This record gives sequence, structure tokens and C-alpha cells, in this order.
Amino acid sequence: MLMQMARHSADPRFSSAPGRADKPVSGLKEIFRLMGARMKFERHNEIYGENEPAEYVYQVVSGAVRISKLLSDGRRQISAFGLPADVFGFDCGNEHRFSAEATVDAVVLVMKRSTIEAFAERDIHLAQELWKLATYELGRTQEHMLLLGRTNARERMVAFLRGMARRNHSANVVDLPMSRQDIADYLGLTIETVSRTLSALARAAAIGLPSSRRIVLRSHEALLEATT
Amino acid sequence: MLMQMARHSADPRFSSAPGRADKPVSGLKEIFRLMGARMKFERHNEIYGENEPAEYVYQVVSGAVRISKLLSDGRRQISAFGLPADVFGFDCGNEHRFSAEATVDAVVLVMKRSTIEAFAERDIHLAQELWKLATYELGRTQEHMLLLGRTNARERMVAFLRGMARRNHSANVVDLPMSRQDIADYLGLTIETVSRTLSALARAAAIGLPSSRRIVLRSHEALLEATT
DNA sequence: CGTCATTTTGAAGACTGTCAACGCGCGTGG
DNA sequence: CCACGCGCGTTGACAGTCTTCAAAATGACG
Repeated sequence: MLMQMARHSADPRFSSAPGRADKPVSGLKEIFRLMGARMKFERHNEIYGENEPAEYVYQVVSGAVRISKLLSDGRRQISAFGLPADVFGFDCGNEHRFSAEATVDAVVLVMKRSTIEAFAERDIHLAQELWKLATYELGRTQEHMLLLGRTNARERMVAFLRGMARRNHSANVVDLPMSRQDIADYLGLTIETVSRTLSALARAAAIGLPSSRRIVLRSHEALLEATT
Repeated sequence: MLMQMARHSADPRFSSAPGRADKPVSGLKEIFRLMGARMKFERHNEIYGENEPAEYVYQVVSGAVRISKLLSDGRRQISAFGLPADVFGFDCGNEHRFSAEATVDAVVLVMKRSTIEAFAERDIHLAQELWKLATYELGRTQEHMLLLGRTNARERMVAFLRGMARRNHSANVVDLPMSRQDIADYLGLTIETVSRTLSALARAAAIGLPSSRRIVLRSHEALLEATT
């Protein structure tokens, strides 16, 4: 959780000393850059598990991660994908309520959660940044609830592709760093429905499918009317 | 909105001064108690709307509110119900991304958002409390995503009833402060499915339905196996 | 007691899930 | 170099759950 933070411009000297706190810089990312330990996770490997002590927080450097929760019978819901620059691993208690795994080979920066919280104790702006981050994530998650509760397969797929295109900030080509199963678990669908929906969008010339992991958003009109 | 506000005089000594923070009191709720303006909303009345400036924050005193979002074609998703003591209205930007309405006649305390944020600027513990609050809400919302994405109607209904029973902290009797339509929009179902599911649970002796707004949780075993 | 909103129930249909088979790409090993 | 196996993705047929449309029942309130 807690990903997709607002992209602030980074001040090299992060203002975590109580004395000088006039600039609204992103202290969190600065702290990660300066103090984060680099770690590599191969795809499908677990970064942390449900109910494990929430000892560390993370920032994606490359690759992608999924934040998910499992039901006892194997049903899974992915609440968010972490892409490069996203921060995740903040939970409210002392235990993770979700698990995190790499969906493809990924490099992340790791920090002790207590370090961040110690900084936040002394730096009001960092504390506020953490709050804004959580609030932003909350809003994003609530939007996703609307998707899961009230839209059909095509609308979910289109929203997902749009979101990925925006986050990739590559105009129309999306390289998916996750499997169909991951997409299905994110959208509350089955892998078959995901596949069929993509095929249908391709037949409608709304998208192109050069390969299974690459999607080209073709007709914005077709996508728009598909959303309706 | 925000008329007829009876302003309370601010008590000079509420414990948000950094000096005395040994008690695990809720600074936020203290601030609401001391400085909140009491307002009454009749059922179905809007407290704030989507895209309105997020100028105020609220705490429920009595009654209930729904936090919801509308799609252009009328589909609605309720992301949360606010029950007495719940705080709502914090959004990440300057505009509300959701709307809030009273589901039954409700009394709320209102405060300027800027007031809270000004306090948080100076009180690190309040800032942390706001962060914890947002993070807690985030976790709750993510759990709800699992419900919306991966469970059937009966499981959603049972989870909802359990949650309401817990929040009412009345052992087994739940008085619902919302309509079937509100429940449906919260659970991502139709009003008919909600009604049918409740009837089925009653037939299975898992619940009793003395009236449409009152539900008795009877057989914990029946509810449990219903969850499976 | 009548009216209106809300809730419940019924029947039919749509969308997605389930089960199954097939195709494709890729790495390994013969 | 090519065949094989394996993971992953696609497609098809059918079933099931939930929605839709419709109407009856219930309850609140003047």
C-alpha cells in the first residue's frame, strides 16, 4: 500500500531537521535515496507476508510488485501494483495486513520503518507527507472500490489500461509488468474474462496486442465508448 | 450547507500542546469536542458533494452518513458508513473526491479543515494521529476491496452484518441506520439481491428479521458456514 | 383508512465463472 | 538443430449467480 505518491521535486538536503522546514520537499523519497538498502527480488518471490511484523518499508526502483490479500480458499485480491518510485509497506499496526510479492524481477530500496517514524517524530513536514500519502492512497483505493463494485469487465479493463498508460507516461504503449492472473486478481475477474475482454477490445480496434505483455491503446473513441 | 452552526467557544486547554502528551488521548476527537460546531442534517441531505472544496471536516455525533461516489449513469458505490464517533471529510486535495449524505437524521460536529491542519503543523502527535487514522482507513478500505472483488452475495452480507454488530457493540442485535439501497450500494449488489440474501439467511435460521431495519444474528455457526 | 415509499418476491435474461482443450513461446536437453 | 516439456495465454461450451423488469406486500404517516 501507500504507493503512487505525488511526484515532488526532490531537494538534495532533505529538511528533516526541525530548524529549517520551510520548503515542501519530498523528504520521504530523499530519505529512501540516502538511506535505503538495495534489494533484489526475483519474480513471484515474497517481499513480506500477511501477519508478518511490519518492520520495513519499501520503494520500488525497477520491476513491479503486487500488494495482495488471500482468502483461505485461494481467492486473491490485489489492491495495488507498485511501479518504480512507488512506496509501499506502511501498515497501521505492527503487522502487515497484506502481502507483497514481485510480479517480475524487481529491485527495491528497503528501510527500517522505525527509522522513518523516528524522523517523522521530529520532522513535522515528513509527518504531514506521510499523512498526505496515506490520504492519497485512500482516495485511489476508494476509486478502485467503485470499479470492483459497480462496473463490468470491459470498463474495468479499460480503466486498468488507462491507468497503466498514465503511470508509464508512455503515450499509448503499455508494457505490462504482470501476468494475466495478476490483472484478473486486481480487477476482480478471472483470467479467462481478462483474456476474452482484451481480445474483444482488439477486435473492436480499441487496442492492439503485439504481444501478450504489450498493449497499444489505439482508438481513444473506442475506449471511451467502451467505458460507457 | 453549513448554516445554522452554533459555535462552541474554544477551550484554551485542550491537550494538543506538545508538553503533555503522556496520555493516549485522541487529540483529534478532543479538538472536535471542544471546537466542533454542531450541525443537524435530515436524512438524504447532502453534507458535502463531489468536487466541492474540502473546507470542513466532520465527526458523527448521532445518526449515520454514507461516503459515496456516483457514476454518470447513476451507479453508486458507498465506500464507508460513518457511525457515531467516526471522523470523515479528510481528502487529499482541496476538493472532495466523494460526497457525504445523511442516511438517517444525523448530528455532526463540523470544523474548519484548516484549523486541524494548523494544529497538526505545530503538534507532531496530532499529525501522527491523522496519519494513523488515514492508514487505518486505508486498511479497512482494502479489506472491502477483497469483499467487492472476490466474494458472493451471502459472504458480503454476512461480513456487513458482522461489521455492523461489532461497531454497534451490541452483541447480536443490529439496528440498521440505512436503507436496503444503501446496503446494496455498499456491498456492490442490487437492492433485490440484498433483500433475497437476507431472506435466505433468515430461512437458514442464521438471522432473525423482527423488522426491516432490525436484524438479530442468531446462529454464529450458520453465519460462519455461510461465510465459507 | 388511503397514499406513498420501501421492501419483498417472482420470472426471465445477461454477464461472468467454470471446466476443458488448444495454441504459443521459450528454454532445455537429446 | 530440433523435439519436447512447461508455463502462460487464448478460445469454446455450458452453468451459475446476480441483475433486470415487474408486481405484490409491508409499513409509515397524515
